[in-house]
Amino acid sequence: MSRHRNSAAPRITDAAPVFAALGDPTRARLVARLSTDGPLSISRLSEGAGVTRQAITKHLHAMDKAGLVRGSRHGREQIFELEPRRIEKARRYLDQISADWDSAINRLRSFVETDPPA
Amino acid sequence: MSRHRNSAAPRITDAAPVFAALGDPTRARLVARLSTDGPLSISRLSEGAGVTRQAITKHLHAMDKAGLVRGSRHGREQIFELEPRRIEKARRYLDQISADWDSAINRLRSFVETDPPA
DNA sequence: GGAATACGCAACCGAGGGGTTGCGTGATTG
DNA sequence: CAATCACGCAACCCCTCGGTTGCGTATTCC
Repeated sequence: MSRHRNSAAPRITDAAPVFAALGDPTRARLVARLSTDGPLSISRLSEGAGVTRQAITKHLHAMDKAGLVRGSRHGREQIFELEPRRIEKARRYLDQISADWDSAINRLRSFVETDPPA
Repeated sequence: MSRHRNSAAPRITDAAPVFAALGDPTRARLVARLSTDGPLSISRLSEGAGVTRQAITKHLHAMDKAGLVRGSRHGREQIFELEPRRIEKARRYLDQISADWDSAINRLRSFVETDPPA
């Protein structure tokens, strides 16, 4: 198989958790917040979130586990920040999907063209 | 930066369903399949999926509702194909996140630099 | 030292989602 | 026309997930 290039062929399996993380509205809002405001503490992120601090905590830990976010202790508070590399990975996966789709359509088209109607 | 009036500022609200759709492993596999093999019927997609045709049907309808996929009848079978525009939209949303994150980090850095330690 | 802050842990709950089975129906084929 | 194929609909089950409440603990502030 001549698939030497594109060694970073994105696997669905490690992109899926990221998408799952982005799928929830609360988590999506958290990501948006972190992307525009920079690193923030849990209680800071909980302000005006509409849900409990525990809910936010759970989401943050889930996103941490998914690699979308990274937390670190500073004194008595824990600061969470975005992990842009994961987002980049997810983005490239979407690119791959689009590219595959294009070539699939092209193959289909040429097949139909060369297929004589009986 | 004068493409259009970039009213295409991606809203989380319409990108979230797409991510949610991609989040499930079964649906992710469906997307991968459709992207590499082109348009396929329900029963075709059900072959080797590991789950029932009904499950596949549900997923396809869900993804249709999310705009990720589009189905059309052909005789007695219904063919589903990818909707690359939605994927493109999701991709651009991830771009936006990255861009916002970068500027947020830059703002933070300059703030720290100009902030005298007490 | 004592109060307030920022957080972690655990139990619990209701809704929804993924999956299945069963059955009915229109389209195809021979 | 009969058999088969591809599909839709509906009911049901189970388990995860988002969210809450309650309580305990380390840290900071005065």
